[in-house]
Amino acid sequence: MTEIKMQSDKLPPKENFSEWYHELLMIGEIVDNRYPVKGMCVWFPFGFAIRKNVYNIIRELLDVDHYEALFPLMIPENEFMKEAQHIKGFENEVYWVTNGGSSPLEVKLALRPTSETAIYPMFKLWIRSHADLPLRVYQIVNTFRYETKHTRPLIRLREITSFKEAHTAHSTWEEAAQQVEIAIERYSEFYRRLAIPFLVSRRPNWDKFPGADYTKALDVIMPDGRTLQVGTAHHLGFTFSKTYDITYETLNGEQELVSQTCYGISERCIAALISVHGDDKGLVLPWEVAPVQVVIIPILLGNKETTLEVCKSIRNRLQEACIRVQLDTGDERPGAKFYKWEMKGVPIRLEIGPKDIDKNVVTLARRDGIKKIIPIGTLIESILSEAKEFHKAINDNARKFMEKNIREVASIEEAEEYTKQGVAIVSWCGEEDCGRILEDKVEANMLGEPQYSHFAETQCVVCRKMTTKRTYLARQY
RNA sequence: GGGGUUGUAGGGUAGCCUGGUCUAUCCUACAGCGUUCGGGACGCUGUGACCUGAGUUCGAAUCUCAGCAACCCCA
Repeated sequence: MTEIKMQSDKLPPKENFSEWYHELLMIGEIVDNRYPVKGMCVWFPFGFAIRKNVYNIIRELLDVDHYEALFPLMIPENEFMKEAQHIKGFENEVYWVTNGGSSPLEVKLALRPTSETAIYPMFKLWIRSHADLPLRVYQIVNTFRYETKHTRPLIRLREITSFKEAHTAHSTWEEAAQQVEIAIERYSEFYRRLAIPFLVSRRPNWDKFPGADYTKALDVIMPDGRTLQVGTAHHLGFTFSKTYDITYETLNGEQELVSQTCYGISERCIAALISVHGDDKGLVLPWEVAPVQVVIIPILLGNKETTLEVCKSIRNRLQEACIRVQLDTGDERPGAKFYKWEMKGVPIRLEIGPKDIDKNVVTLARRDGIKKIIPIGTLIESILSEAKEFHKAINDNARKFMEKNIREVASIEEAEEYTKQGVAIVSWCGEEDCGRILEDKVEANMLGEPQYSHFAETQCVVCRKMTTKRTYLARQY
């Protein structure tokens, strides 16, 4: 009893999701929300190390056929104001720089809420002929939105610190549509690498990106059953190329407008990572992104020097094998160290004491609770194979949770009931009027049509027209 | 957009209603020394706080107002 109490003093149970989330960000040293500006957080070094590993995966996936670039934070008012639909979507959330020192600026500067209007005037200069297409660039930057709703660390911020935005230009609308599919596939691969299961849907028209022809998005089901949008891909059609006059010369020597896409992922992916895998003991980090993959806890009984020597030589071997390893030689007792590193989500712990050394083994404990005795001779192989199994285990666990919290329902009433705990799938003819009614009556948001799955024909739950279409309904973050 | 709750050491709290004895409680953390170490050790010593501003008052952590910040619920 005492033990449970001591633990809960440090981290509330995960069922109490909101409290658990906020506490874990702090105790797990992800971000510090005490910075005295609303909606702006500080990354702790440990959180930043996770971020770095996670974003390296994005880089790896995009670098195949994208160029990483960097555009300025500030956008002049005249460029920003060119695209009417786009402005309408952001006008109430833009920060403006109006002064340089004490003198007012002749042209106000917007802090980018996203970078279309910074990038596309440059695209106009860069793109001359069909040989320049397709053009694919991305950048990882901070963006600013004056959120009036309640801000939440990593989820709803005024400074988004880690916005990965890709922008592409193509010679045809169809090729751009294909690029949207490629983007969704890259993002899917990204979330598979993080062992995070997700839903893909096509957003309803009233919820697409301002200026886009259509928007597809990835959502993750959070522990409280609400969904978090963790990636979007927009087909921009010709909206921006018309506004910014981005044309190319075709093979026939004619000038044509480019068709464009953009797609983005923010630090919400870290919020999902923490929320999906974490448990009552703290973080659970996938092997690939854990800043510390293996921690060695020496058990200092009897001949301490020998134990430490063995620990050090094992640490060196793991380092040589490119494993991110830490040997904890601190003064705490082993039990205290176990709890500490479990909080930090370290996938594999090695306990090494006199008994292990006598038998030429180590005790290996996985963050998901599996404990084994491993011969020192084949240690590296064992660790790598355990790492693989660990990834599979947390992935399966996350998938089970998602499947448990998503269900097809047959009526508005059932949808209303089910969205209190998870994601409902309902039949919807696709008409905006029905969609609005649906959102209104269910008191949840429509994520949109599930992609890459097929459904039997049935009646739209609102208008009773026959349809094979469905929509996800959920309470959204 | 609407409503609510809160702000006391690095973190979590008691005190606030009913102003004074608060030199502000306890847990944790941190620093030093010693004994310890196979699932949150112990002893001793030490460090550290009333969100900001204005007001009421002889006197404010405590009451009032404003600001800033955080959290929760509803749309």
